[in-house]
Amino acid sequence: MTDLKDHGKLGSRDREILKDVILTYILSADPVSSRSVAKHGKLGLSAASIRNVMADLEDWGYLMQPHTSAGRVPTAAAYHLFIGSMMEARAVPAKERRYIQENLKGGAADELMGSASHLLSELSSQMGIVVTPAMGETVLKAVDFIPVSGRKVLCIVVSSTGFIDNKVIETEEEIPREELVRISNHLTESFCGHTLREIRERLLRQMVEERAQMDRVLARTIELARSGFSVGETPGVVVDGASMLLSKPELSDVQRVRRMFEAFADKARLVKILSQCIQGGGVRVLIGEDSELTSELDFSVVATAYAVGDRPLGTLGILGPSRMDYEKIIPLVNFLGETLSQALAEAFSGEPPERR
Amino acid sequence: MTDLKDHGKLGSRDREILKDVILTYILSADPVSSRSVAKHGKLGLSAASIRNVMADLEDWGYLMQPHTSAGRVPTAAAYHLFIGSMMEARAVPAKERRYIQENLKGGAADELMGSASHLLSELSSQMGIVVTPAMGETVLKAVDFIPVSGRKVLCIVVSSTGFIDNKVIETEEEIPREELVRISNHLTESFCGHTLREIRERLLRQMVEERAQMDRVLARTIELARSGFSVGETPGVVVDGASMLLSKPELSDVQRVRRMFEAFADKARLVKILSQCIQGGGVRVLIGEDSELTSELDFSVVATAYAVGDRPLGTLGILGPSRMDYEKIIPLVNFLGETLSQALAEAFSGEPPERR
DNA sequence: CGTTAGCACTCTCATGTAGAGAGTGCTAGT
DNA sequence: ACTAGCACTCTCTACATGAGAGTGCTAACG
Repeated sequence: MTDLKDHGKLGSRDREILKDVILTYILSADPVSSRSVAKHGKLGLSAASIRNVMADLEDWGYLMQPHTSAGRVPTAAAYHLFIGSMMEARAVPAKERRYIQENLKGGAADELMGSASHLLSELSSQMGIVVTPAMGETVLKAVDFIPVSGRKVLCIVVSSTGFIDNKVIETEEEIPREELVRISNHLTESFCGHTLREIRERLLRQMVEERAQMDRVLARTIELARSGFSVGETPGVVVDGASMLLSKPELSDVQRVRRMFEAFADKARLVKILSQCIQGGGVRVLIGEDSELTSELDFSVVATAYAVGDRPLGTLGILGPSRMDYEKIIPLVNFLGETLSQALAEAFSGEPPERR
Repeated sequence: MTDLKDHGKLGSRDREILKDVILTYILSADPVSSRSVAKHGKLGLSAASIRNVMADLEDWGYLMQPHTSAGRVPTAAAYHLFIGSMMEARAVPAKERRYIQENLKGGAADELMGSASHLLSELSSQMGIVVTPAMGETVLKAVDFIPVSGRKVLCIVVSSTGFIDNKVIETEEEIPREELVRISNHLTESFCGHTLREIRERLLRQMVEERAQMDRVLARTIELARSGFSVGETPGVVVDGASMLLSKPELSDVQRVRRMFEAFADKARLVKILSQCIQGGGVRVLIGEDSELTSELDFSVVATAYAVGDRPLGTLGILGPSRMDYEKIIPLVNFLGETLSQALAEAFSGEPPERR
């Protein structure tokens, strides 16, 4: 509707004032008035001048008023501009770095997910979210078959990054324990190092080709592998600190709280939103209009991918009111993404974990 | 403060009226007036008579008024009485039974926990909670060690009921894969069928006795076993449908919502509350004053234990406003407890799972 | 003696009004 | 180009008012 693109319109004074408004609003949560900018601002302008500029900024689409004679509030466009070219990121303080690294050391992969989610929430005072990898994309470390009863077999798949998934499968005939052990070892040795997706495809091909001349053991092996390697198609979500959001003034209305929680109940939706951030190295920020979840509620998502080597595994990030301290949170999410990637790599590929 | 014990004081008319008040309140959520009881009630009494009785009931401690000239609201004592001797439990309808059984069939143990929690929430419109067993109390089915890097070993413990826990342990020296496989098999065979707690104790004794003359392999075995079998000391909690509670009128205040969620963030507390229900066969109901969590918020817990054979594994139940439909919910929780127990037993001890 | 009708009393809740406060937009003056 | 001043608008709070709901009490009734 308005000429957002034309940033040339924004003089350095306009930018200064917009920045001031955003920073003040992030801090206070109330619409900010021309008076307060005039008083607090560095540039010695009067409220009236500020008002002119703010009226312009509103025309450009960077500010809006909840109603006449209220102060002004930044729009999503303003936040984008702020993040893109006015923000001064504050590096994560050494104390927090240490705290994060200590809490993200050692432990199994699923514990790491939980810790990361909790750290995100705790240090940002927002809700922390971690999307765990779909097993299909991970690299096989080992597979194990355990007889449970009759023809039922518990299949456990371990990825090279320490993720574990399991599944009960039912075989055509009962298979003795010793044979299951042999098959486990055999499959582990032959497929270790490939992604489950590759393995599934290869097995499928093999099955079609050799269907005729398969011997009994091979047939059993392939049957087990086929079923077992189909675990974990969909990624999981670990959420922490939802109660953090309840203290935000933007959630003082129970109706909004309810809508929010109903949105969260749909994990698949969260995954979809977060997964938009998996490509591209850095931190991505989705504000308001960018996604259906956040547009209704004026919420934003700051997220990044974590990876081992060049293989992206999942994403992690925080969700909170659009009015959030991006200067702190963006570096925080970035650092957590890096640290988690590193923790996963160190724990499961032999790097020395000691480093003080 | 008042003579709750003396139920003799309650004539059959008093009981009838109290019951009416409770049922009405459960339905409507507003304080119920003498008028509404007189109108709706079966006994052809006038409002004034009802008033007298209600005043008495208030003296006995079964009713209270939020303020003068509001209707009356049942107290925790009233609910207890209602549940103990006035309620007519409504059996779970056949349709719901089938729905539950279909959703609780097959699958791995952790999926069962999730499904049970979801079913509880969905069918009761309250929050569903399942406490998963502490691994220490479960019976070992198999153990597996998988090398991850250097001296790190991933240990996977499977219980006979299909629960899985895992842990990364660090050994004193690097152990080759083949030896880990041998040790896994050896430990599985020798300890299968005992609880982890027993195994830990036995290992400790053995270690002390034979410390001197242990050979290298045995030492390694015991080292691995000691660390590996110490997984899962604390039970986990699976919660579902927290957003159900947000639509209850008793949570129309954001402050209360916040307190509630903060209370839930402390999983240990939930476990403690639910665990009160593990002993004794049937369903237990904790109302208001019974626990710190619920007393602040006028919430109640309806819970029961699930078990395989005579070994109780964990508890499951629902949490919601004290004003809930006990006649429906108590049988529901009971049925879910039985069905979950059965599902766990069938899936992992060879019973025929087919039954239509 | 239990039951009921009537009535005064209390408390809540919704509504309406008034005034204060905050913030803006506009205009005229510097 | 900036600023001071002023009228205007809108929200928020406090306060008063009245309706409605429900009780407790008392006196009358079968």
